[in-house]
Amino acid sequence: MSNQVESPAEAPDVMRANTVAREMFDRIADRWALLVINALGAGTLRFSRLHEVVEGVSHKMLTQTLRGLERDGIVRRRVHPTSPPRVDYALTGPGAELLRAVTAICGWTRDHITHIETAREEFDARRSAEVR
Amino acid sequence: MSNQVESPAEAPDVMRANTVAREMFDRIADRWALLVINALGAGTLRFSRLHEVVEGVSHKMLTQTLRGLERDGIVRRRVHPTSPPRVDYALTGPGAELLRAVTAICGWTRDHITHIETAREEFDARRSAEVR
DNA sequence: CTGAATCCGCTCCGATACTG
DNA sequence: CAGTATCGGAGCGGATTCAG
Repeated sequence: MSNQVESPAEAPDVMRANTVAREMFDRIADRWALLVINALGAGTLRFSRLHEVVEGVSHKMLTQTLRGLERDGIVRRRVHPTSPPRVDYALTGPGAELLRAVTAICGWTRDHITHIETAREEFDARRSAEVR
Repeated sequence: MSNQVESPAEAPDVMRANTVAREMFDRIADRWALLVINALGAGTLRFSRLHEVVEGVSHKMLTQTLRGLERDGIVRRRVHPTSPPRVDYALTGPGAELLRAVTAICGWTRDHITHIETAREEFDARRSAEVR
């Protein structure tokens, strides 16, 4: 039976603070991390290619994000012993599962651009009407 | 109608910087925004209840996040003319669609805690072994 | 080409106080 | 109870430089 324990360390839920689940969630729930995962959904990509595909990401943040994702086993890094160095990145098995959810978010965003723009206009209009 | 293009050089979506899609994505791809959406998946919640459910969020960030989500038509805010004030929040139709993707991410996180912890240990061990 | 480290501006975020 | 405003510190994140 599952006894109601008050120790929050035992609840593997993202809603609880100071848990491993939340810590992982914080890494994933990041714009650059999500965009990198989304980009790798198209297949293996080199560092320089990723830098192009994920527009707006700086050299530093891309490296940092990739390290984090690699450390958590979401992305696999492969170094080719050539000169100049050639490194490519790909999603791991679990990473590919996560990709589906990420793709869904990106798709939702694309499909609701109009809805959101409309909602914003209404919201802003209502605001300026109230403030007066 | 997902058109698999061979060269992702031209990505007319969230991958492009300075677009409406990216702007929206940046708001959604935020830990507090995602956690709030996830929390509202259980149904309508009052402000104070949200504050409890989404552990770790500050009063200010919760308000700020809710305003953003409301403005983008993801969350609906309802004020009850009582005393003391009573305000509750719920997902809109589009918000409920987005919820599915968010739930998927939260679920993935729960299901892969062990995998990630293992990956981290291996990564860290490999690191300290290389550095020597 | 890839990556690590440094500097530093700037934004985020928490704490606090005040309003309705 | 819910929301807004302000302030100050902490950390994000960009530009740059150097190494392999």
